[in-house]
Amino acid sequence: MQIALHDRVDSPEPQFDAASTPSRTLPDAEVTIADVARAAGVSPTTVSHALSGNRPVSAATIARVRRAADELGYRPNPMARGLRTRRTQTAALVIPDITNPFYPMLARGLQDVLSPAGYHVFVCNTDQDADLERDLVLDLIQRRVDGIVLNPFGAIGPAEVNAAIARGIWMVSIGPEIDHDNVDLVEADERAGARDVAQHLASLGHTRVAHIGGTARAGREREQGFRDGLAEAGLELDDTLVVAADWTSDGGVAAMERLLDAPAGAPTAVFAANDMMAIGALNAVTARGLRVPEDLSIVGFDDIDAAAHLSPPLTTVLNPAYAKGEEAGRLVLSRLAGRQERRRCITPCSLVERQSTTHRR
Amino acid sequence: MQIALHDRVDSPEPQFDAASTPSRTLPDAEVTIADVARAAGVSPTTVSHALSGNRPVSAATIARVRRAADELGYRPNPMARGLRTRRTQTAALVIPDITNPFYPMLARGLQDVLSPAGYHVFVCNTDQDADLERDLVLDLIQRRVDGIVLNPFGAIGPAEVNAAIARGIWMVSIGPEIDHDNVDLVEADERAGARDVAQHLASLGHTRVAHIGGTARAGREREQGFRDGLAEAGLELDDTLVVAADWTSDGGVAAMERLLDAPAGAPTAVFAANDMMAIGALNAVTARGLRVPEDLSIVGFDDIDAAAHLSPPLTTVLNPAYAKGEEAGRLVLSRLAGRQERRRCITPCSLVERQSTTHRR
DNA sequence: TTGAAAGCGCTAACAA
DNA sequence: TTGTTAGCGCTTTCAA
Repeated sequence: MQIALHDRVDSPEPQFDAASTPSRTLPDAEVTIADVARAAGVSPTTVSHALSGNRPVSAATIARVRRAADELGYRPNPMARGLRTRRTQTAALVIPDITNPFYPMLARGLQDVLSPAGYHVFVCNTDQDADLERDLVLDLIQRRVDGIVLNPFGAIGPAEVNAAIARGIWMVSIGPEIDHDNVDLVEADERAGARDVAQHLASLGHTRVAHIGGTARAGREREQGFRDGLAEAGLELDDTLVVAADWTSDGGVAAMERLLDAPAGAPTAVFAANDMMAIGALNAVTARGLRVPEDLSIVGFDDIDAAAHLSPPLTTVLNPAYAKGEEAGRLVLSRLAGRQERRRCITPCSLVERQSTTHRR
Repeated sequence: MQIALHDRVDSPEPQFDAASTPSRTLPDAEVTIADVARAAGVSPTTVSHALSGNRPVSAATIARVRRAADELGYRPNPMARGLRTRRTQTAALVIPDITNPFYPMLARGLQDVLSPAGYHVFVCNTDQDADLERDLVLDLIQRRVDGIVLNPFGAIGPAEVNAAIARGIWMVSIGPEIDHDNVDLVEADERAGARDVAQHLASLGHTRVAHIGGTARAGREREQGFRDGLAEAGLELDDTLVVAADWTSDGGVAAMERLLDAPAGAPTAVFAANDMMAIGALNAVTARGLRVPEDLSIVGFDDIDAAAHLSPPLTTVLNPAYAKGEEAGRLVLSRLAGRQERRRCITPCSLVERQSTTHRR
């Protein structure tokens, strides 16, 4: 392979030698379907069909076309093709922030499904900014990506979805935030996971518990599940101990500091709506010279890789990012393959007990 | 404590067209430049120029065109435009694996520079597979992305670069692996960082030190710097204590296990070529009931966010991922703006001492 | 089984 | 200052 790589001379005006170029290289000059047609002695139409299989072509012609295309190093220009077919063989992943480790895992699952199918994926960050999210989605629609997988923060409504659908662009929502006949859903049973957290904390004897919640709709399930679980244990969530943060560790720090300074006294256990905020909370607590879990128990949500390696290892809820990404990819592909009916896929969430929680002292 | 807390470029508002403000909604039906021309009572050419500013248009006409475009919700079709202009307003980031936290940070830096300039970015994983890397790059060239930022693992040579350059596609290499007049470089002074590691370990009294190295060319600088530093301290790296791994935590586990079983006895300190492998090494060591740093000191490289939160917090070398991504983005943009001369940007690396290293017992 | 011709929506060369 | 015309490279009628 190295040989194939370096056997060409760099020249200012690179000359392309058809016969010596394997199909896996790219010629330095442009090769169009017309060039292939000429070389194979057929029309461009036939080249197109011979290569795509879109209509019957004689075996002999196919062979000739294939050889010519191979020798010339022909690759169809995706822009020209896209202009005709209105498909780009691309998809987009729209998420709050790729530096939150939950999302790279999800991205990887998505890519591992879409990549073999010939789709490249744009990754776009919204930073939970609804305006940005909306602009992004509109831009992606305009760019005619074939699918949009998004973790919505409330900016996408029927208007945006319809604009997408009208152009044959399929959307998958990570989470239940978008309710639309044409939008598939990939969810985790977050409510159940959060309920487990509540029961776990209750079973450890905690009664004064707090919640660091997400902003907007996105954290509703987790908060509701937490409330449900507490209720089942005969506890109630004190509203003064519910503080919103922005899903980042900085947000977690700020929220935790408010909780530590709560007029009625600090809680003995805190459930953060994601691991990043839990990490922030952890830092805020230790920065005050308090210990986790001895002085305060902390629970996160997501089970990012780092959670197991924190000090102390974080009790959290497993939210299967990779599997969700894969599932989202499959949903996009099956829509593109013609599926009509909406699909909703729910993955389970399970509590992962580690050392950041303990009995109330 | 900061996690994912880095300065971000402000206003990631995507720009669609330099001179026009697109309406914030998207009509359900297709709107073309001809529709706008009709509505404004001018030719499509004039619409194009009124919106792009590519040639003088009277103020009155511009106003009329803008209004018509706004009212109709016109947005240029990027495929049609790209077919003519041979530009796609896209870039690609080709990396080993987005789930290694070093890369999301780099991706974010890149996106925060490219996004405001109107570029979307594809993220592609190679898993250090040279064939895949090459296929990916060729595909991206064929897709006519405007720029490719890659963390090369040896598959890209002059042939690929020339194919890109011939199409006006600019490449930036993260690391020194590609040496080509038209490829800009973003590097860290890894050799210096690794030298500091060696000196740090030597100063702690370690003499029997090991190295978990990367495969292929990518880890050479780190290994060489480590050797240099040891030499300066009058030490030598025992080749039986140098083991290659694949840059993942699993790779680190496997490598560490081999080192613990070394015939001549386990080392007292290990330098892993990245933090992921260091985390694996940490796990392998503790799984054997040994303690870090009491029984064995471990050093990583990169300083991913999690490094500070490990137990024990990891001594490592700061490798400024976000800044590198930003710089790569700037290099792409300035090339697209016409820069001719090659640029090479070297960021410093500095040792971050934490608790995973201590005096030899 | 194949080809000619039209056209996707845009921009750029050439005219006026 | 503006318009006409000609493609960019492909796929898809329509016709043979």
